[in-house]
Parts: sequence; structure tokens; C-alpha cells
Amino acid sequence: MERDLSTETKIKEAAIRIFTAKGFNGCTSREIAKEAGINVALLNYYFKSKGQLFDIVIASVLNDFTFSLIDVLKSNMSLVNKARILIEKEYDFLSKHPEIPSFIINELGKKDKNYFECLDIVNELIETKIFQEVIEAQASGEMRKVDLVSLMLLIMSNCHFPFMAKPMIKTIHSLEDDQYNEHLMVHKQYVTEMLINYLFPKNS
Amino acid sequence: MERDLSTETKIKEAAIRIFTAKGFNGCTSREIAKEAGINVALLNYYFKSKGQLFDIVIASVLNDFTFSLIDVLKSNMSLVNKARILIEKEYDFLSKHPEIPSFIINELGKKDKNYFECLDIVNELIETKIFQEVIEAQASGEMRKVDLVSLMLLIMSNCHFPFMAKPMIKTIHSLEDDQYNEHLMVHKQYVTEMLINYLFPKNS
DNA sequence: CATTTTGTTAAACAATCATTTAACATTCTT
DNA sequence: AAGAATGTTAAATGATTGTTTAACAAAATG
Repeated sequence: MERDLSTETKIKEAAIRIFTAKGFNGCTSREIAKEAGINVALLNYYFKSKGQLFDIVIASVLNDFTFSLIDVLKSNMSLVNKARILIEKEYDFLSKHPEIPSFIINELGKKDKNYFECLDIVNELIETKIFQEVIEAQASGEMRKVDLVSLMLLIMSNCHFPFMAKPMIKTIHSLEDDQYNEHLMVHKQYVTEMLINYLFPKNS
Repeated sequence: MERDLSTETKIKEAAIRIFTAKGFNGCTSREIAKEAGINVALLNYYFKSKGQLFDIVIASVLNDFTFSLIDVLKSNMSLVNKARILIEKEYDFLSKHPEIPSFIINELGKKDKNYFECLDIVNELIETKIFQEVIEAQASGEMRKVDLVSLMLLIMSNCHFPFMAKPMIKTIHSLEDDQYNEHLMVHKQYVTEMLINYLFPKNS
């Protein structure tokens, strides 16, 4: 039984584009079907419902989103360099997928489902031994003693928010898309320097 | 003709609660009417449509949001202290209205309308002479030379994102509401120190 | 106090939503 | 190539959407 996956993947990829751009409530099943170039009924034929298709999209996006990060954390660079590269890669990734931060923050906030549980992101993270590395660096005084929640918030705030705020800042400062993207690249340098200086005081 | 405003304001305040919590597409006219304790038709009697009511809510929220900030910027503190108090007040305000960052970022991103134009936020900001103050401090070397866009992004990223990310971080770290709020207060100190150190290098 | 204006309601409206149905087409199996 | 399984379609379904209507109540007006 050779399955032709092209229709299924066409739907899924269309759903990713539409859902990440407009959110679950901001779009219709018909819109996704049209984007995929198929009949509406096929959407419920391959995926049982709009909600189920959405769950799959969320899982897929969360995977892509964390994939590049895990890669960095697995490497055997120093902690400082891991931080540098992490920020660099985060800006690179988000430059290609600027809708993802808003999508994750919004849709994860609405639903009460825990999308992280089924994904083995947590396990992969533990395997990188990044947590032990942080604890050791904090014990030796190389790294500032901030808890994991704040550490995560500091990095994510400065990487994700600039992409989420793009429409607002563009409006306020009357900027074109290209102009804002240039700002983002400059901002990345500021953010990197600020975070490294703060988290690794001896490095400055 | 003495107007009884109670019904009109009841609708508006219900609309603020519902819209900021669920967004424009995430709720229905009937839901707002129920929250206000009135008939659906009254919604279109006082405000012409759901969209028009939404515009009023956006303007109202944007006003509240910028009001406390303008106040700080108008004062005659040093620039460093203005920054300190600004962050402090921002965290205070957002602790009381944690839905606002997500609401602004999301809804302003979808609509192509410029909600800032009609509001005289920009004029009020110019009147505070904060821009000249920044330029002077950057010329004297007291303040690091970062452009206005990045300056705005640095502050907003570190103040707003932690509130936007609350549902996500709570899920990931299995935290209760009170626990996360405690984290927020600690995080505020980190953010303040990091930003002040970075923006005003001589102060560290 | 009669009447016009204003406030409020239940019901209806047309449009659109997600989902299902039933008929048709294609592909696979034997 | 016959028949079964799978893929695809247009059309229908029933629920829900924002908005309007028309009847009714309250308040204001003269």
C-alpha cells in the first residue's frame, strides 16, 4: 500500500503558513483548503478536525523552533560561546520565520493543553547537560547566579520580542520592512554584548 | 438631555476585559454583551459595530499603557534614574494588567490601521524632551550610543516579554501563578541592573 | 398628560463557520 | 480487467456569527 503523501503534506504546509500568520481563530478551514489547493472536505478526511490539524502544526513548529537550539547546546564550546552562538542562531532562525514567536506565545497562552509534554524537547535538553554546565559555571563564579526561569526569560525576551514587535515598531517609527530588518541585525549585536556582559561579568 | 452613561461604560469595560483577554477574533459580540449584562442589540445601539467598539478599546488601552510612562519622562530626574523608575513602573503596571502586552502586540500587528496617529502620544513624548536628553547624554558619553529603535526594543523586550511568556513558562516549568509572579519580581531586578549597566556603562 | 425621544428587548436575518454526506474518480489488489 | 479500497468532489447540514428589525418600556418634553 504505497501512500501518496503529497496531499497530506500540502495541507499540513498550508496549515503551517496560515495558522502561524493568523492564529487558530484568525482563519477558516476553507482558507487553509484554498491555500493547499484542495477541497474543504479533504481537510477533515486527512485530519479529523481543524483543531486536530492545529495541534499537529503546533507540535511541528515547536520542533523546528527548538531543533537548532539543541544543536548548539550539544556542542562542546565554552558556555560563553554557546550563549553567543545561541543568540546568533536564534536571530538567523527567526529572520526566516518571524511569525513563530507571536504564534507560540499567543496560541500556547490560549489553550490549556501542554504541547511540550508529548514532545521530547525536555529530554533532549537534559541530555545536552546544559543545566549541569550552568550550575558549575555559576558555582565557579564564571557565570552570574540567575535562576533558570530568568535565564530563559533574558535570552528569549531579547531574541523573540524584537520580531514580535515588528508591526508595532514599524508603525511608530514609519519604517519599511527592509529598514526594520537592518535594525534587527544591529540590535542583535547590542543584545549579544549586553547579555554576555551581564551573564559573564569577567568577560567584559 | 442628561445622558445616563452607565450602560455605555458597562459595555466598554466589558469589552476591554474580553478583548484584551481573547483578542478581536477570539470572542463574540454576544460574549461581550453577556459580560456587560445587556442585550446584544445594545452593543450596536451604542457602538455601531464590533469593529468600532474594538477601535475604542484599543485607543483606551494604548492611552492607559503610555500614561504612566509619560509621567516618568516628564520628571526632572537624571536619565539613569528615569530609566530605573521607568522599568519599575512598567513592571508595576503590567503586574496589574498582564494581558496588555500580548493584546497590543497581537492586535496591532493584524490590523493595518495606525492607532498611534489619532492618539497624541507622540506629541506628548516630544514635549517631555526625552529625545534631546538621550542625544545629549550619548554625546557626553554618559549613555551608550544606541539608536532609538534599539533603545525602545531593549526596554520593551525585557519589560513586556516576561508577561507575555507567562503561560508558556508556567507550562514548561510547572509553576503556579504565585510562583511565576515571584519570579517576575526577581527578574525585574536582573533586568534593571542589566539594562542600566549596558546603557550607562560608567554607572557600574 | 399626551407625545416624542431614548433605551431595551426578543426575534429574525443573512452570512459564514466547521463538519458530514453521498456521489464520483482514482488507484490498488488479485 | 473486476471489484475493493482509497482519494476527491459538490452540496447539504446545523450551529454560530455580526447585525437589523420591530415591538415595547421609560424618560423627557411641551
